[in-house]
Amino acid sequence: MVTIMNKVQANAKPAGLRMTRQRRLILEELDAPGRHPTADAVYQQVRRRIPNISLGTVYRNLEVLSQAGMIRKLHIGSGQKRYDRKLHKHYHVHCVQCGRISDLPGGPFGDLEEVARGNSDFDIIGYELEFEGLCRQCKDSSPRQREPN
Amino acid sequence: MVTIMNKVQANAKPAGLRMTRQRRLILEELDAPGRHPTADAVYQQVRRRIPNISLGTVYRNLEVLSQAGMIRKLHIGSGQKRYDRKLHKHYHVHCVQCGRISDLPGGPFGDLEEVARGNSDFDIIGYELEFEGLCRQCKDSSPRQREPN
DNA sequence: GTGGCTGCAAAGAATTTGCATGGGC
DNA sequence: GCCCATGCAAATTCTTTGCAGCCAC
Repeated sequence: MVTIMNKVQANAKPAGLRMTRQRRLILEELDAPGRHPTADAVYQQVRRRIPNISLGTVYRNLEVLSQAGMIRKLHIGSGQKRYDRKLHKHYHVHCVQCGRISDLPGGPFGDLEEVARGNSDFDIIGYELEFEGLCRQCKDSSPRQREPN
Repeated sequence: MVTIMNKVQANAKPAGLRMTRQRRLILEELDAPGRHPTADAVYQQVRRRIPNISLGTVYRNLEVLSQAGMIRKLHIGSGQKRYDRKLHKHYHVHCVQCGRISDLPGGPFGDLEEVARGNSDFDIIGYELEFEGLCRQCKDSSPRQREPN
């Protein structure tokens, strides 16, 4: 496993990362706004362009890119991990019924990290904030099909 | 004396749950403040008192109790799920180095849910807020061993 | 008594890893 | 050419589930 130190220091310049075709397409897949695909969803998509890409490669890249600070790994809900492009601060709403995940615009919450710093002796690096609830479709009527992405 | 256990049993009955020895000990395990054990950690502990309890039982109970709203299932960091007793609002700090999880006192953040309601058409039920950082030991010196609990 | 619970074991889902080969820089 | 990255497949890790007997209520 890559160490955390890498994650901490490597923020902007991905040192020593090669831009392979696989890696580029994986990144492209995460560029579409509002998407928070699972590793398998990324795999299925990229496979349409590189039919013999392996799931292991996808996992390895998602990990490496996440360590390099280029993407973010999300731990939302009980299922698989999800990934999104780390562009600007925003948070997520998660429908507990259908699993859909939506973005909420960047926080009107003041600086959460600052407050956390004042309350612990941890070196605060960041945070994950996820709301849970029912999306419009699920609360209005019959539950929607589970949304894979 | 009036123990937490009494409250536990009182709470369990309305939910239509039977208070088995296994379930009681699992709940006791989560009563210790500041703990956020994984399913396996709970299993290891309870096993000292019920040597032949099965891991499946632990998982089933954690799920049932979580559904009943008596405990909370956490999705922190990359590893296993963790569980804590749902007593009052508080947040967690997660050391990305050693994995330790600490509580932060209840929020000085205002009503996060209210703000989220104003920003989406979801029915907001709740939220999970976790900070990430380095704990004192990890930032001061050599990384600590990964903390299983 | 009965329906929920349990232990056991096997299955399942998600993710990681070893190894030989391939390709970016 | 060096060495990171890949494909493939097996291995791990974590969690769920089927089933027959058991026990709380």
